[in-house]
Parts: sequence; C-alpha cells; structure tokens
Amino acid sequence: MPKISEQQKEAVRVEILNAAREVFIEKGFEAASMKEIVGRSGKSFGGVYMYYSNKEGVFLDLLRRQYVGMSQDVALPNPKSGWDTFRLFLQDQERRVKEAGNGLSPSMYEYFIVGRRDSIRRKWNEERRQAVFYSILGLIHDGVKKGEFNPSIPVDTIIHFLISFLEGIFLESIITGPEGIGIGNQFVLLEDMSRSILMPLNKEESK
Amino acid sequence: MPKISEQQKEAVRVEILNAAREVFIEKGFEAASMKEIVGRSGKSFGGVYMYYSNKEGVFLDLLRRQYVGMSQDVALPNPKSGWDTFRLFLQDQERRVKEAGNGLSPSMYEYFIVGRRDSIRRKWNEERRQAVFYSILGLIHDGVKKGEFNPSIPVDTIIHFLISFLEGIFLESIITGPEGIGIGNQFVLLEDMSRSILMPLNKEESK
Amino acid sequence: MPKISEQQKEAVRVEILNAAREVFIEKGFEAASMKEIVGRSGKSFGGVYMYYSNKEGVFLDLLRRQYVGMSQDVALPNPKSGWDTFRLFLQDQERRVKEAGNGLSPSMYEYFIVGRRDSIRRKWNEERRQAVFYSILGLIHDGVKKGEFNPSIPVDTIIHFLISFLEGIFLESIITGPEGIGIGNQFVLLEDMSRSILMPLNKEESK
Amino acid sequence: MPKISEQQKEAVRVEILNAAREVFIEKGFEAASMKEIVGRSGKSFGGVYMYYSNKEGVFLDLLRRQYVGMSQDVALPNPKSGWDTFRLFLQDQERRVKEAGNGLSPSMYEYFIVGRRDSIRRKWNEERRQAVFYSILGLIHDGVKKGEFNPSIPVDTIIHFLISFLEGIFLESIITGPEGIGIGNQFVLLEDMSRSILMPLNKEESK
DNA sequence: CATGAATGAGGATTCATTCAT
DNA sequence: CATGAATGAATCCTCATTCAT
Repeated sequence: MPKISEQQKEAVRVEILNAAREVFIEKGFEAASMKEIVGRSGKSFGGVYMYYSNKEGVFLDLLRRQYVGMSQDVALPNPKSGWDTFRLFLQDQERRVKEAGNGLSPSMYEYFIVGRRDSIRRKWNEERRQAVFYSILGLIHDGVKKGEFNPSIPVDTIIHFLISFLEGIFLESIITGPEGIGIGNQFVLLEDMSRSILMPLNKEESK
Repeated sequence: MPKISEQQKEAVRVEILNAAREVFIEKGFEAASMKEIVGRSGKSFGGVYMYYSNKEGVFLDLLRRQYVGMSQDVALPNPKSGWDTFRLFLQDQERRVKEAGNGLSPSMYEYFIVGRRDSIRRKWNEERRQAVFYSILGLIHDGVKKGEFNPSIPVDTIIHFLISFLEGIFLESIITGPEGIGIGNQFVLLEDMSRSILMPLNKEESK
Repeated sequence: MPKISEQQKEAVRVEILNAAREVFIEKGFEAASMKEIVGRSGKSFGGVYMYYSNKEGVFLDLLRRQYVGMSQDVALPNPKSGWDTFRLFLQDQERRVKEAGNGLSPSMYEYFIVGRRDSIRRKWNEERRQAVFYSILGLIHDGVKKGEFNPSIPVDTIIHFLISFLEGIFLESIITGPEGIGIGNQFVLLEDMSRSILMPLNKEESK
Repeated sequence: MPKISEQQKEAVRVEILNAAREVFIEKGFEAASMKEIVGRSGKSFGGVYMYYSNKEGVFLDLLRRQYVGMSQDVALPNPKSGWDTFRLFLQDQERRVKEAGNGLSPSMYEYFIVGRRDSIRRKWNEERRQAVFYSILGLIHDGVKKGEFNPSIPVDTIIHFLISFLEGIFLESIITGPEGIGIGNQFVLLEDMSRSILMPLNKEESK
C-alpha cells in the first residue's frame, strides 16, 4: 500500500519540475545546479532524488511532458480544410518561435548539441524529431486525402526542409533574438512556398 | 621595444589555437578545460594566459579567424554569372553542413545558446550574423547588377529566410547527424526555391 | 499480549537476515545499504527497523547465529577417537577456508578490523574468539581424557597458534583467493604438526 | 624547466602522506575523508590532487613505500648464519605484530578484503604477497646454501604456511589486541617448528 | 617574459535513520 | 503494528585563474 497516492506523487513531481524549469531556463542544462533546483522546489536533496535519479532525469521528464503536450495539440481531430490546418500549424510555430528564448528550447538545444555523441541523448533527440516529422506528415496526408494537396516533390524532402527551416528560425530567435530577424516576413515567405509546393495545381488552374 | 616580434606572437597564438580547436571540437566550449588546451599546445598556463585572458578569449579568437576566413572566400572577385556564384555558395554550404558535427560549429552554437543573455556574446553573434548576411547580400547584389536577378520579394526577407534554413540544417546535421535528413534533396529544393525567387522573370520568359 | 507470536517474529527476522546476508556478502559491511536489504527482504524500512535498531544490529544477529550454528556442530557428542575428531575439525576448517571468499567472513573481518577500537565490536569479537577457543579446547580435552593426547607444550599456546594460523589462511583465501596458496598442503603440514605436538609420545613409542 | 625540484615535490608528497597515514590509521581506508587528509596536510584540495589523483592513489603510495622499506631491510647482505638470520626475521615479525594495530595494516587489510573482487586491488595484493614470499624464500635459500637447512617438506608449502600464520597473528593482534593472545609463546612455538622443519638433521644427529 | 604549483568554492549524488500517517 | 517518503550532512573530485619565482 503506497503511502501517498499517484496523484500526490504527480503533484510533487510537478513542484519539482516547475522549479527545475525555471532554473534550466535561466542557466541552461549544464550550468543549472541541483542545489538550486532543490532549493526552489522547497524540497530536500533526498526528496528530489526520490523522484528523479539525477539532473538529466529531471530534464528529460520536462522535455517529455513538453512534447507530449505539443503532440496532443496536433492530434486533435479537425474539421477544417487541409490548408487551413496547415496554416494554423505554421501560425502556431510562429508564435512559439517568438518566445523561443524564454522557454526550455535553449537548454534543449544545448543538451542535444553537447551530447550529440551520447547514444542516449541521440535516442531522445530522434524521438523528438520523429514526433515533429509525423505531425507534419499527418498535416500533409490530411490535405492530400481531402484532395487539396498534390505535392510536386517527395513529401520526405518537404518535411525535412520544413524542419530545417523551423529549427533554424527557432535557433535564430534564441541566439539573435526575435527582433531584427523578420520572423513575420519569413513565415509569410514560408507560407507562399508551402502553398506552391503542396498545391501546385493552383498555378495550372490559373493558366 | 617588444622583446619578441609580432610575427613570433602570432606563431604562438596559432599554436595555442590549434590545440584549442581540437579540444573545443572534442568537448564543446564548457567542458573544454584550459588544462588540456595548455597541455596540447605545449605551452604553460602562464604562457597561454599571456596571450588570452581566459578561455572565452581563446574561443572567440578561434571564431573570429574562422569567419574572417569565410568572408574572404566569398569576397574574392568573381567573373562567373551571378546565379553560378550563388549556386557555388549553396554547394559550399552543403559541403560544410555535411561535416558540421566535426568542426567548431557545435561549440559555437553551445556558446551562443548558453550565453544568449550575455551582452558580449550577443555582440559577437551579431557580428557573425552580419558577416553571413552581407555575404549573401553581396551575392544577390552581384546577380542584380549583372541583370540576372530580379527578386520578387524584399531582399532582407530572402536573406533572413536563407539564414534560418542554413542554421537549421547545420543544427540538424549536428544533433541528428548528416545521414537520414536528406541533405542533398533539401539543397536541391532550396536551389529551386532560390531560383524562382531571385529570377522570377525566367518563368514569364518561358511562357 | 503481543499481537504476533514469537514464532512469527522469528520468521520475519529470518527473512530479513536472509536478504541481509546476500547484501553483506556482495558488498561488505560498510557498502551494504539498508535500502537494498529492505528491498530484498520484501519488507519496509519501518518493518526492518522494528526488528533491528540499525544496520549493525542486523549484521551482529547474522554473526551470532552463524557462530551458534558452528558451536553446535562441534558440541555434538562424539564417539570417535580424539585424534579422529580433531582431524575432522581440521577437515571442516579446510572446507570452510576454500569457500571463505563467498561467505560472510570478508564482511566480518572488515567489520572487526575497522571497528577494532570500538568497545562494542571488540566485545563481540571477543565472544567469537572465545567460542573458537573453547571449541578447540574441548577437542584437546577430549583427546587428553581419552588418553590419546599428551600435549608437550601449554594448551593455551597450542590453541592460540592454531587460531592464528586458521585466521591467516582464511584471510589469505579471501584476499588472494583459494587457488595458488596450496591450501591442501598447508593443512597436511598443520596436521603433521598438530600430531607431533598433541601426541609426542607416539614418537617415543616408535623408537 | 620544472618550477620546483623533484626533492621539493618529494617533500610535499611526504607531508601529504604523513597526514594521510594519520587519518588512515585512525579511520581506516573507507572512512578516511579527503577533507581531513587535506586539512591535516596543511594543503588545499587542489594541492593534494596535484600529487595524487584520488584517495586510493594516496593510500597505495603509502603502502608501496612501506613495502619498499621492508624489502630493503631484508635485502641487506648478511654474514650471519642462516638460522640466525631466519630467527632475526621472526623476531622482526614479532615486533611488528605487537604494534600492528597502530600502523597501516588494519587499513590495508580492510582495503584488500573489501576490494577482493577488484582486479587492480588484487594485483597490488599479489605484489605484496610476492614480496613477502620471496623474502622468506631468500632466507631459506641462504640457509640451504650455507649447508644449514635441509627442508623435510617442499619449500613452497613451508612458506605458504608461514605466511598464513603471520597474516593470522597480525590480524589477531589487530582485532583482538596484542595482549591475551600470547604472541611471545606463539613465536617460540613457531621457531621450534621452523627449526624442526628446516633442520631435521638435528634430530638424526641426536640419535 | 615565462613558468606551473597552488587555490578553494562548487559540482552531483548517497544513505542511515526518523516519524507522520 | 507497519509504512515509506523525507531529511540533509557528508562524500570525492574538478578547474579557471592567479602569482611567487
């Protein structure tokens, strides 16, 4: 018979994670200290280590929850047109890009860059990448099924390109700042390109 | 009257930087230790600290020289057509992307991400970004001057977009690895897009 | 009126001790963790601490039971000749020596060595030593009573010597391993010596 | 050009080792803390770690120096009779046994017992054992060469037996204390036995 | 100019024991 | 009686930088 319920455990985890998120956001992964996470969480060292076996464990739970959240957003059934859904996705990304510097993304990039040769970190990154890949794939399939999209080039390439661009503009927003890189204009251009790639028929129709 | 000439000083700096590059590439910025840099350079602590006031100084000199090198490549006068030059630029980038994980880029991203709120690091990043920005701007101006390019959208936006994409694919190559992200295909798509944006008249001419 | 009978209590103790023995054998006394003992016993921290007030308590109960077991073996009435009984004792020791590294002995030696200045541990060691001393004393007295033994030197000295040798060969078996120290030959030599000390008359008789 | 001479380095090492010896003797290997060694040595953490890479390194240097010292004692050329030399060896051991509890031996036994499954520690123990083995072997060979000794049983077995006994009486002296185990009498008995094994001719002569 | 020994605060993590439930 | 979550001091070790020589 557990002494505290799963709900209570979850509540404790959330307390720890909230403290940890603050610290990781302020300091990054490496420079974040367990002492500070422990202090801000109002717990003791032993208390935190009961829930997570090390700093990396705390960080990965934070990442995992973030991506679960994101996937659920996308996974919602949607009655809109394929293109409208795709545009909503882009708008959502634009919004996220603008506040990229204030969230967990910087720590995450640091974590994956520094740990690029560590097999465990690579696996986590792979999962994250797959999640994004399949999210976009779903959007495109949706548009294709609805007869709206007729991609003129392999879908794989389109998605890889989109991911590269999105990762890049995230990174730019983080290190250069959201101002001065014309985020809005970049997304307008991205939308135009996406339209002409996914719906090349429009052009033919306009002939 | 200095006891050793500027040339000798430069030679020492190069020795230090060569050692430092190795260490930064292997360990990243934060995890690189001055002890190892000192050891590999064959110098003493005091010796290294005579030329650079701290680890950051070593790293920044390394970055600076790398970007000076890159800018000079691009700044060479060139007799080719504007589009050919632009394509060469893209090909050069593609090549760099493929070996991004083995160079200084990972350390650099780590450095700028972690230090995104540090004004000194921001300034350095700004310079690096400007260098790339003006390189591309030069390429486009060249094409425009030669009557080949007729950008359909503001040049600023084009460049910001290119930079985002390039930063993104660099990052992907670093953390996910150069295989499995279809670098070649992404660059083909990028070339197509660049052509249709920079030389939209071609389409009309082809009508 | 106790809620659980003494038998039930004993059963719980045995469960705890079985788990504890495993852990102490694997890790030694200091490195053994209560967490692991608790885990393997299938009990809770509170449960274990109800029966033993600390790690030392668990360990000492384990030792105590082991020596009670040993003493009982020896204390059995025996109809054999004094010398045969003595030889059986040596053979039993030889067998134990060969598997010394896999039992509780290493932890025990660790415990008594590290705690050599602790009066409580000294007292326990004294008891253990007395138990062995009187076991051997019994064997010799038996032989003397039966008219077989006629020790040429003080019995005390004989026993101290025997104990030293046995402790030493145990220790050697533990730290150097049972192979390569010629355990069998050592015991043959010990037997020869014992015979010539305990039964010096034989020689004279053989004249 | 080293900043400090090898002699100065050695002096620092000796300072550290003196402090470490005290701490190891008082607390044992595991319980000794680097903090205390650092404190007593009058050095800083970094200072100590410049000379030894970890606690084990300090301890092993201490052991090594002790055994080098012992071997040198024995290695001295000696003009005495073989038996006199052997007796001196036994007397030397007796003296050491009496003060075993106050030296490094307890920590050493702890270290080798706890680490009996660690290949590095085993190797060190093997070396220590070999050193003792060959010391005794030298003594016996000396006596044989001088025509005094004529061992009635294999020399290997004699030495293994001697080592077992010596290890055992050391251990007894440590955990039970030098009083009450009749060290003097044990050594008298050992000497008698050794004589009758190494010089069995005496008996025949006495016939 | 050059050396490299020395500093010491700070890092993550462990674990026997307690006590509110 | 029994639970097991929580405590927090203590562990070893690292490393950028300084400064006496």
